[in-house]
Amino acid sequence: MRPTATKEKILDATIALVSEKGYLGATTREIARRAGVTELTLFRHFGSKENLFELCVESRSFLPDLRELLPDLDGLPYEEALETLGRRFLLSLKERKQMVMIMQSEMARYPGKMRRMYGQLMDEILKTLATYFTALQKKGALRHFPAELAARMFLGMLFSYFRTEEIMRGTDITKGGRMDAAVKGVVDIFIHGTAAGKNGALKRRRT
Amino acid sequence: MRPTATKEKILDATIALVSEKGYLGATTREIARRAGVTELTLFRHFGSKENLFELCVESRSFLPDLRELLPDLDGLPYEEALETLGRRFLLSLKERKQMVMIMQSEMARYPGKMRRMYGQLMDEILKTLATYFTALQKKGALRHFPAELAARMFLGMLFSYFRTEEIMRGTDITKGGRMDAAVKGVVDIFIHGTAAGKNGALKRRRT
DNA sequence: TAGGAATGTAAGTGAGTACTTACATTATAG
DNA sequence: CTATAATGTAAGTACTCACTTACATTCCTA
Repeated sequence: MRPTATKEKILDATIALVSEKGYLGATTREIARRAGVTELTLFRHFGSKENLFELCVESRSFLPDLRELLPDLDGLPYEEALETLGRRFLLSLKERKQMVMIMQSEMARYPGKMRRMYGQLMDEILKTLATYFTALQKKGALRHFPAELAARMFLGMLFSYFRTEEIMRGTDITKGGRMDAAVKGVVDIFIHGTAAGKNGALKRRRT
Repeated sequence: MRPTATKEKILDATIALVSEKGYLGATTREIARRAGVTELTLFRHFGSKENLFELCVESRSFLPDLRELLPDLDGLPYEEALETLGRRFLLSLKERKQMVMIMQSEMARYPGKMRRMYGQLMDEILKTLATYFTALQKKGALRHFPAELAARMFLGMLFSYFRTEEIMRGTDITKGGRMDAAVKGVVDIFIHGTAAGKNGALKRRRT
């Protein structure tokens, strides 16, 4: 009977149902039912469906720990750093899968809110990653490429992989080593490219 | 007063409105109004909203010319082929922007239909691209990497770029040479990777 | 010019929605 | 033990939506 616990249950039910059926498809009746609560209780706590959704988006937004994805990467070798980052990024997306789905499906209806969420999700980590690239470029460890575009490519590939597998196909990427294999493959191509080395043979082989 | 013309107008209005407001948000009243037609006419032609949406999805699906994206690439050098393919892919996405948006936002509500569309959009071109990679690998022109994953990476990066720019940020990628620059950058990294060459300096520079 | 098909006007039906009101019940804190 | 805050039950309001019915109008064709 603690109000905060009740609110939490309602917010959980909201994010789940909206990600399944969209904002208009998720009725207050069913949200309340799934939260194990009366519809009236929902309105007593949040006043309106619109307000409930706003609070839901804000309380479940992406800020918290995404900016902590890049901290201890400086010590690692390049390839290992990218693999670690890639895995963390995918796991972070998976944890917020419902919000990612809401973001995609409600983009048309709430452009402002969703753009803000997208910014929180991607922009900061993007800039940090670009800075990381630039630093390595200055050391001569990396070629000269547009760092920001490369960061977008790297995260974009992983995001696209996540979308295809988790959202479109409904497979669990954490099972059966799928994710690790995908991350390794992505990082390998991202680092070494696809063209055969100029000096004759292949630069590298995989099993 | 030709029925086919009326149907077309209604289908156009449907795809536009649904991509703006989602399936539930697009009312038959407004669809009819935007088509310059009475609501009754809409129902006389399509019977139900659900049926209208189905026909809309089917008539506007992706099949037509996407499989013709890969035809004349065999003669071109690798880099040029990828750039051409990338540009065509982005332009094709842009032509079908409304359907892409519908596909994303109605994924939760119509998984079957949207998965089918997604398959039509991506799978075939994906496999063809993977085959292209495999052929070049056999010739020794490319390294040994998982061809299918690489194809997904390449298209995924471009798709992600499209999503960010056209859908999230609302910018027109065809203006100001944005698209060409992005494709060149993507292709460059995809081909050559980001690591500096083992033999000392950079393998390649850009202006 | 007559006839039939496509469309329009107007009014309405039934179901579902967000949200409300009035009152009863429970649980916890002082 | 009592007062208060949180929740429940039940009924209902005002609205919108997909969809229908009955009848009038327009336009192309034969």
